Amino acid sequence: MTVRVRFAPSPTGSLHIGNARTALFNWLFARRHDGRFILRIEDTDRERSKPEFEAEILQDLRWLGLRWDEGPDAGGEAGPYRQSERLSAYRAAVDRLLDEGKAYHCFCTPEALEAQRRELLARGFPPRYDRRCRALPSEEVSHRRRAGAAAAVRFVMPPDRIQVLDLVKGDVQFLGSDLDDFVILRADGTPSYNFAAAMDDCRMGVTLVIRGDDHLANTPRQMAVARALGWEPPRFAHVPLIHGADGGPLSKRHGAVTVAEHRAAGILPEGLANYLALLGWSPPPGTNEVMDLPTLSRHFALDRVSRSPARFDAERLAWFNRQHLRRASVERLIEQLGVVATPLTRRAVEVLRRDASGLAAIRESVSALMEEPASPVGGPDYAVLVAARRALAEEPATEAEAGSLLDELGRQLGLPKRAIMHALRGALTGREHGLPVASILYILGGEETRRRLERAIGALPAARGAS
RNA sequence: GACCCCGUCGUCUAGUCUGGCCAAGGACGCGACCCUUUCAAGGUCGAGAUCGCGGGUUCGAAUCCCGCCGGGGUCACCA
Repeated sequence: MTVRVRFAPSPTGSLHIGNARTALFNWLFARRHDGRFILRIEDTDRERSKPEFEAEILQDLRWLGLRWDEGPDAGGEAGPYRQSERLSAYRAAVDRLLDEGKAYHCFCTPEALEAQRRELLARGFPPRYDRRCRALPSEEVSHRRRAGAAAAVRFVMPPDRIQVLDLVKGDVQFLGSDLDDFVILRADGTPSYNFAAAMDDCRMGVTLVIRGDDHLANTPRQMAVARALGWEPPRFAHVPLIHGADGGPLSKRHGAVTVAEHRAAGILPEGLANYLALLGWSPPPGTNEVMDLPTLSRHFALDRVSRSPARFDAERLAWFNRQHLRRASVERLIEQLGVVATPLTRRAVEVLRRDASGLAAIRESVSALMEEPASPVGGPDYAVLVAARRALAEEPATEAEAGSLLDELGRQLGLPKRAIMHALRGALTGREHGLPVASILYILGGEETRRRLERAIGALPAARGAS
């Protein structure tokens, strides 16, 4: 049987880092087993679901490098892949359960339910639905329905033991009698999550559900629904959640929590993916931790997924990002940076990518290099600049060559290297710190270097009298 | 409150099933030194974990058993 896994986001916001990792694990698993990666949009919440969020999520997944084999835009045998387009199927299934006595209409109002819930909780009881509508005579039910009374449909939860053989958590047991008769079809005719997800996983032929830990307690409900419908539920693998630095659930106050924010902060997709993959999963012993997506998918296995939650560590992410920055080609970085490819920017990226902390830092340095220094900084030395203008007449083809030119200049002037470098950096970039001067010469090129030296010399107060 | 999950260096983790190879290994971060033309990067070395706590089993426990504590999740006509 071919492996079929799915990622099922609800379009109620942009792609969160935790969901991104869930998507990644699913994708890695699918690639590893030559299976299919399915994207399903869970948009049954009419209030909160927005098409623009769906578009955003799709874009973020693509940016991360995760492509799906079946999905709302890609099509596939098991479509449609948007739950809002599968409503008739859910209703038909609910009708079947109703006919078979495995579900019943509930006329309780949300307000009454809420009051009931609060009271039970206050008295220290589990807040479970008391099943009062289950006992309603069928004549009364049809009468009230004909009269147009709003009714949700509840699932008759069998009291039996339900065993989840989880690929990460192991054998987890639940008692149906601890669970209540949850709503499967809302009064507005839309299905609830536990019903729609359970049904779609079966109907779409999903063989394994890899998702966040927070769904473990929902699993017995979904398995019961699947079985009531006459299907064998898929297998499950619940991966632990990602927490913030303080150990609590990840939220906005922890900083960047969405994929879009990290992209904006200059994180490379392969850097994020690599870091996220290692949050909760550990590669086989002896494997280099720095890996691209194909390598990751070659090694990925659920038996090496951790059972405990992991804290998000921005420093570690930054390190992985740097590793990938060094490995990336100049072309790719130029593209990711969105800068114009000129000989100067290409040389700048080539040099900068070696030790920049991230794309944002590269972008900043590139634009700083491209801009003409307003005025020289750090006590420019007239003699040094004039000598430099002469000595640097040649076009350095490499950084090493630029270095030799500088050494030569140093010998001619008989000045300490430090002083020469400082003067040149100040004159050429208008800054006191930054790249090695040899690198600056290489990046700027002979012509631009001379131009800037001219300007610096011209701006020197001493220039008039001395020249 | 009920049910369920989790607990190894500051952080991510290996090791737990199949007790001894673990006086606990790797990575990030941190410290020192080296390199050096500034800031970094890089290299080398180093500090850092009584394996949540308490019992028990055993010649021997991070690993098995019991109890406790702490953190988290679910219990919505959200997903």
